Amino acid sequence: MVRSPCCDKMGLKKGPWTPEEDRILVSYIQQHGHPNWRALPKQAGLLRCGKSCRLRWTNYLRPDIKRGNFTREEEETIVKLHELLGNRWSAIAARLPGRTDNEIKNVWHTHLKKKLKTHHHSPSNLKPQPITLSKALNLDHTLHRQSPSGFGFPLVSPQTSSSEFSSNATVKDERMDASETFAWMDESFRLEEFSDEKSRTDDWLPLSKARSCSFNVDDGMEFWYNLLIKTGGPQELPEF
DNA sequence: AATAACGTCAACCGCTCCGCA
DNA sequence: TTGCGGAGCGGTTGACGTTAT
Repeated sequence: MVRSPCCDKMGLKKGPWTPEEDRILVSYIQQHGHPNWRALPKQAGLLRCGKSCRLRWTNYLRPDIKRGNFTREEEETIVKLHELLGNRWSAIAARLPGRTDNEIKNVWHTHLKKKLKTHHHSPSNLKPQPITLSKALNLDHTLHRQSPSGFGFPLVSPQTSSSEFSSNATVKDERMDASETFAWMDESFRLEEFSDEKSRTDDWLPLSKARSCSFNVDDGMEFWYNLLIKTGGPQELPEF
């Protein structure tokens, strides 16, 4: 694939943004939005590449960015989500309103990793462990007894591949066998209860079918996270 | 006071993903 | 089905600030 020339080869500016550049970018986006990042700097009159503009906007200039130090609750959330998702910073950021993936990544590397290191001396605790979903979330049989109703499974076609876990994956295999993972669930569970705005009912798979198919782990993690939020989970998870 | 060591974080790089023709 | 281009992601860098010696 032919790559587009990088900024310096095009005579574009790199490095820290000036207040004037910030002002121009913000002003332009407020008026026109950002339908095309590549075209934006030229149209706005900035000597920057689109990539740089997008980064500056999403990580610093966006009006909904939350400033200031991370709260204890936010840090705990990051730690828990990192256990679940690994280095998927954008996915973690999506759970922390006003925080950017870059910010979270920095906080993780500068603060949280060290904190965890001091609390867990075993090297095996320093990075995400290969998991089974049930093990990772410490789910047990009491959960479904407490639940008044049931739930289905996120439906993913068998041919769907999961490339999301190609690096820094927290799972050993890209696919997991649902019959093993969900062995503790019984047939009484109904389909709809755990569908939410992100998971339409028709995206959910009846338990009987789920038991005999594999599913995309990435979607599975999303499912498990939603499940934990809704049930309260075996651990103290943050509410969103 | 000087400077070395360390910490922080904004920004860049290179890769993959995804939509479209 | 394939190739292209734009967008987004995670890893890394380097400038700058702070602390320790």
